[in-house]
Amino acid sequence: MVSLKDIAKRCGVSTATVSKALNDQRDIGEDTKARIKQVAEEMGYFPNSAARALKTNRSYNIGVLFSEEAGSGLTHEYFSGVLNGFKMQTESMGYDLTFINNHYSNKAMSCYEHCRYRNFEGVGIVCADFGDPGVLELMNSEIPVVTIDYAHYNCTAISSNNVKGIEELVKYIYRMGHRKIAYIHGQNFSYVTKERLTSFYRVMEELHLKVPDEYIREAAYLETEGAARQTKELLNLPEPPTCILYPDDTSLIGGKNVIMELGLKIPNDISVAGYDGTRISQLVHPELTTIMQDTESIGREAARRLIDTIEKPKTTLVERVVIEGRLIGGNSVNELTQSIS
Amino acid sequence: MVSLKDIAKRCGVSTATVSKALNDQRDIGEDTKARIKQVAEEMGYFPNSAARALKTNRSYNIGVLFSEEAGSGLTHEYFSGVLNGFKMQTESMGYDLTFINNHYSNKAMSCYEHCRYRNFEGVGIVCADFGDPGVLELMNSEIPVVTIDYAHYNCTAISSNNVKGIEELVKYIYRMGHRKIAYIHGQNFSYVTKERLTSFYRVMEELHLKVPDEYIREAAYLETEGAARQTKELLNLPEPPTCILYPDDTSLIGGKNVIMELGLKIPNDISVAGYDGTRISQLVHPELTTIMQDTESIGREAARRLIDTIEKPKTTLVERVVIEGRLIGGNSVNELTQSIS
DNA sequence: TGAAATTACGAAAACGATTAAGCAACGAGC
DNA sequence: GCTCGTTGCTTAATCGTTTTCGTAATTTCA
Repeated sequence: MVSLKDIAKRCGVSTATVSKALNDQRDIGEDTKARIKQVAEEMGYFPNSAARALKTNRSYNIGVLFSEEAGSGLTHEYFSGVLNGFKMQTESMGYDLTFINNHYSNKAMSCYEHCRYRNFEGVGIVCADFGDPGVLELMNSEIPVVTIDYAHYNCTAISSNNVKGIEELVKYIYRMGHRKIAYIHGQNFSYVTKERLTSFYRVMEELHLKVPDEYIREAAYLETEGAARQTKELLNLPEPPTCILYPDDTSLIGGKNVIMELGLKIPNDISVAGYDGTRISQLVHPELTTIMQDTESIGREAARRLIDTIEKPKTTLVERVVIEGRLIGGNSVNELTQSIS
Repeated sequence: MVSLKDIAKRCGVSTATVSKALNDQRDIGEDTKARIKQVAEEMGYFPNSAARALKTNRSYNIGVLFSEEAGSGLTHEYFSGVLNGFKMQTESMGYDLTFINNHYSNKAMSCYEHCRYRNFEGVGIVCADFGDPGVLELMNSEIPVVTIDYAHYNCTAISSNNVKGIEELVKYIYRMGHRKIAYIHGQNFSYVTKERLTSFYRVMEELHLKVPDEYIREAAYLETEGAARQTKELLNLPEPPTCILYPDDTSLIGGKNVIMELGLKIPNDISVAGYDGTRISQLVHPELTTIMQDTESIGREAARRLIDTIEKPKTTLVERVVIEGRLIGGNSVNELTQSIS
């Protein structure tokens, strides 16, 4: 591979001069600089990131944590959308993206160790088990970290506006005439679930609507079984809801299947709403009423903040950043003419 | 950061000795080795990949090309599934995975230049525009490359068994009594399309079935518009097909919507079959008849072959590897009692 | 016992870049 | 003419490893 030395030899100067010329430093004559650049171009020179990182202590490499143990995240549109935004932004800002892993030849290594090993300048945690001590160690470390959908005192956190999302969704359903609204929420341990559920209770109170305990149920995100079971139970209640909110668009499918098996029609007999605004949610019939999460912006903003923290550590705050979602009306919530208040 | 030097000082030996001890070389006493390892552990030592890469010329880093220009691939289940398998395999074999990009600070750089810059030992091309000269340059280079769903003389190629997939699908549909089978295939420029279409013609011939030209149509992969339009035209033919094959599960949705708008029922009035076996395809009603592609295995096998090429270049062949898919019966193809042969 | 072989370590160079410090040449200012 | 400040370049050290070679100490063997 062509190195500074080769260019230096060809130009009859020292490697220092070549380095300065290519990095546009001022300590160099205009004509020499031009000549060196020309030769470097001709010889197809590109710097060696390892050598540069070693000397400058800057790798221009960012680690991204994407654990599959947390349920095959990469193949789920929400997470892959965030990753995509994250990737595009880091790349456009001159950084590369490497997956964090904990295999080191045949031994195991912690996430933190891996980050040190690879000299990551920062880390984005897109999809991980936040109960994992290794993840905690990473968040507590001196390495700049941004988290997605999780808040830790030491890290900038990006999430979509779950509070407003639920609020808009519920108010939309209310305007459509619904008063008996059930909510199948995601797993309780999740940060996101807590936000959404709290927002749900709050807006229901604001609307002076009752929330019977049996209307609030739990089912796993991105999975159909639980949603199906809970849907069945909801429909068998003495006073079933007229509309059901699901943890996300995918789990909604579980409920939809049950509803169809029972011979009921969406939205005529029962209304449903999802969350996420996945591609497929707008392709099925009826189109889902849902909150479109701006995954790309979430990823982009995470990257932007992370790189700010890396490049301007003194002036960058650790914050909670919220990205707005957008209500998609769809056709899965029926307009009730006679509203029972 | 704790370096070899620190350990050497603490142990009263030279850095050379420490290096040898930690790398389990034989040129070292058992007791010294043990002591050094112990101290290294205590001090939380981990090697610096940049220094090591610089010296050994081995980065244990693999580049993965995942262009978004090729239609937001990362968020599509097929590609993200492949990436996931690729990631898991490379990681378990002690390599890291970095996305290839062509931004270098403010300038542009080719894929190949980026690979040299980062010292990638090999490259997996998961999702790219193979017409791009930069991609071609990379495939023609001395860097080991595996391609997914594309064959180039210089690279090992992994793809799913499209020939057999189509064969199984068509024969299944035939056994269900269908004789008028239309095929909306993906874009013509694609390698995959060519394989599938050829296989389609071949198996139809084998079954002594006619393939009217108007039964063969083109629509984009992973997109609903084209499939919808073609479906409409197919259904308006004087002699419409009884079953339609789609490029993939997602584009099938486009067709499905048209079918429903026309008041037809799947599979009673018209049968449909997809390709891919996406998660959603098994969650919708009716469950789709499709070919489940083993994306994880495709990714894993690609990684395995790539690392073979890296570690044993002399004995590893450039080959075309084919991963078997699996027919999913589903319920979107109706059993015809009276078959019109 | 003495020579040869083996063992266990250290010294030093090297990978490819960056950068502080030094220095020669030159023009300006007095 | 002497000093001083610039300009433009070189020298050399350095980042954290690995690896070759040298060598002292110890063991083996005749």
